[in-house]
Amino acid sequence: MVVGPTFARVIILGIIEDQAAIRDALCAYLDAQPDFSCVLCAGSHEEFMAGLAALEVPPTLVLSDIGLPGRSGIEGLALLRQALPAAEVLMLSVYTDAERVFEALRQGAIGYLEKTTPLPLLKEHLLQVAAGGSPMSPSVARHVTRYFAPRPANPLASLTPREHDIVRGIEDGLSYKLIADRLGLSLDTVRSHIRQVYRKLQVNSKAEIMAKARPRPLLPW
Amino acid sequence: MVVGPTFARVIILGIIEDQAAIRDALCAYLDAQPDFSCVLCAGSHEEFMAGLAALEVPPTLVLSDIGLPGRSGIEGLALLRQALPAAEVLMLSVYTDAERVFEALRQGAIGYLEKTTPLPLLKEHLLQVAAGGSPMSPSVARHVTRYFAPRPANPLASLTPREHDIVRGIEDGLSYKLIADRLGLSLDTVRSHIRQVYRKLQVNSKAEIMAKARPRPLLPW
DNA sequence: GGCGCTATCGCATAAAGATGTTAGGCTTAT
DNA sequence: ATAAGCCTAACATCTTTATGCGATAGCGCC
Repeated sequence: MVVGPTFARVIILGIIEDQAAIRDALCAYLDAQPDFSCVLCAGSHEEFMAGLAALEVPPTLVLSDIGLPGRSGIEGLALLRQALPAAEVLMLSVYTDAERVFEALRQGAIGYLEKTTPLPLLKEHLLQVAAGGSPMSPSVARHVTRYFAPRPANPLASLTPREHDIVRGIEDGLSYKLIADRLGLSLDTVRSHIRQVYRKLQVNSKAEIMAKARPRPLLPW
Repeated sequence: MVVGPTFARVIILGIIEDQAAIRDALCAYLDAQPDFSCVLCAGSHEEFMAGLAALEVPPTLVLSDIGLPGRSGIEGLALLRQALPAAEVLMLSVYTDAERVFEALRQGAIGYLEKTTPLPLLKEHLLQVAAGGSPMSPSVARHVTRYFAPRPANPLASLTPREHDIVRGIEDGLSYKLIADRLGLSLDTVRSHIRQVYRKLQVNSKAEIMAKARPRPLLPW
């Protein structure tokens, strides 16, 4: 018995793409592959959603453009994932700006590829999704690395280890008392450190620390 | 005159990899490419740092393993980026766990590839770095998509619009007074809403709200 | 119309947090 | 060895939060 990445069942594909030429090319190419079966190709999100009802087997992987007429690929993503909770959605777009990339990821896209991706490579990417991966064009991934990369001059760098402990406690939502307990300090010592932290970071409340620590993430709340 | 992605100068490479066989293979293969010049191949981070001084041209791109003897690739990343601010560092690892991936990205890695990446593909990835991309193996990128994907059932869903306004204010690090000003409410009204929010979310402090709203990101601050 | 829910506001009190000042012991660098 | 920085701690004071108990008013709903 051979152990390895195998795809017992074909991947049921759905495609949303407004440009007929591209849509047809995608459909034709992928459907011709032994690993894929394209069951629904639509020119708009609305059309795709409408077409879902008639299917006996729902797609397990949807390839969606972003720049669509009517409801955009991103706007429709939430609805799509609601209608097909088990399916993964891979975005395919000419746009690779940070705004759209993050919005798509927030809405649960499993990956984000440039539209210029050659068909054979796209096929590989789709297989990788099935294998538990998240394909992402390098230019798209760059936004991600920037997001995580340390701010050039981060003010927290000047904090001592102990001060970091205190900040960590604050970020965990603990009271001074609990921080003191956790670190085995007196309440006044915690106060003392916190004062120092406030001076260094130019703030004057726990809430500001937390807000400053992570400058308003792009998350939907 | 042709417009297109051209690489006028070769990419100056540095490599840190403890397994001699792999290190030599990388070095040999890449150095043989017209686009690359490998100027420093080291078996440990310490060795690499020491070797930097003797170079007349510093690397512009460093390929670093993570599982190194002595200082790990991640521990050394900060030092490396300090010593070579202009260089990009691409991590190459057998480990693709979320912990290490995020830590590497936080420390400023420009990309993260699996060690199993075939050499020709690796070469492509390196070129993509030079072209402004961030190569990332699909299995690595999966962690990223998970990070951004919406929490399945978020308790904040039950909050009324007004209550959301209040929570937003809290997350911005504002005091009750400032929230009241921002929303044009009285201080007592803000208190009132906050009480309601606390009941719904089962917390009893601003700090807990903030800690709960974003369940401790993996960021170091 | 009455019921539930939201949004608004007030008062009061106790707990938690913010801020100033001071200070001893310890390590590290000059 | 002198200075600098860190960790610890105490006391005092004032501000902000947390929480209980009301109250009025609008809105949709059956």
